[in-house]
Amino acid sequence: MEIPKPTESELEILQVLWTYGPSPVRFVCDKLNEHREVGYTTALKLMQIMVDKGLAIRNTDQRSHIYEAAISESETKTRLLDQFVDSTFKGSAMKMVMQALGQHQASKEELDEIKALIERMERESQ
Amino acid sequence: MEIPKPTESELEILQVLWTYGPSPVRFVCDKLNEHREVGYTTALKLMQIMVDKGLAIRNTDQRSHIYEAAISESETKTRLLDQFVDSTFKGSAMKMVMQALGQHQASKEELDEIKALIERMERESQ
DNA sequence: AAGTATATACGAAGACTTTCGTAATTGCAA
DNA sequence: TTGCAATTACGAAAGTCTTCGTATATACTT
Repeated sequence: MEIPKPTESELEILQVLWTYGPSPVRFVCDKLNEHREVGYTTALKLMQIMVDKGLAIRNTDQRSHIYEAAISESETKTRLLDQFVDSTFKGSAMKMVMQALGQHQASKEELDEIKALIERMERESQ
Repeated sequence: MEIPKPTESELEILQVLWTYGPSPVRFVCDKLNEHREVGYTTALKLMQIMVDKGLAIRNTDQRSHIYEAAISESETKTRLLDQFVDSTFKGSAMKMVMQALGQHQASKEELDEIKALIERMERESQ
């Protein structure tokens, strides 16, 4: 069986693991609680399920088990982005980019960065 | 929250209603079946639930009820995009744009369009 | 009028997600 | 050692989403 798409809660946990590296439940739970209230056993259960699903791996050498993301950040975000573009923008990533650019504030630096990327793409497509 | 976020199935139905306008269940069901198998009563039930949730409205004058999207396409996509950016890219729309540009093929026309949009934004931000 | 096709109404099953209570286990400290 | 704090294990409840079977109602056809 393939590794399933992470749920909303699982994605929150993955973000913590991606950002801070392998961590015990207590740490992840504390990080989650910076944004919303999550009980300790709730976080524990979610992380145990993530191991079952293949979304995380854990080291049980210590009493406090250490959990680590089992799927890569960039590949996962690529996949989620693909699915989101398919379902919401009927597969047109450019339509989505246009909408994102239109509705979000961007700094001059960011805009320059995107322009540079576009120009690089144009050169490569020749 | 007033009107809830549409589910995956509900979004599929909304796409049909946005594209083709007010439609009976039979028509929507046929459109869904161009992409995946969906039973008639399944589509019916989903659309009835959408009316309950305020995602759609229906006209019951005729025997075949006519369903219509109750939420606007652009506002809904804006909202879904916001939530997706928050959950997957921690609120950085620009990071997502960069990733989308990097991973998807774009035609020269599309890239030009995006460049024009960026230049317009740069002018406006001065 | 009778029978057939099509539509709606409704309930419930099954899968999935999230949450939490409780028991069992382990480490530490008085 | 005894008791307390922290951890894991586990089951189950509650909510949601999707699917479908069946009953009922309505129109059409012959």
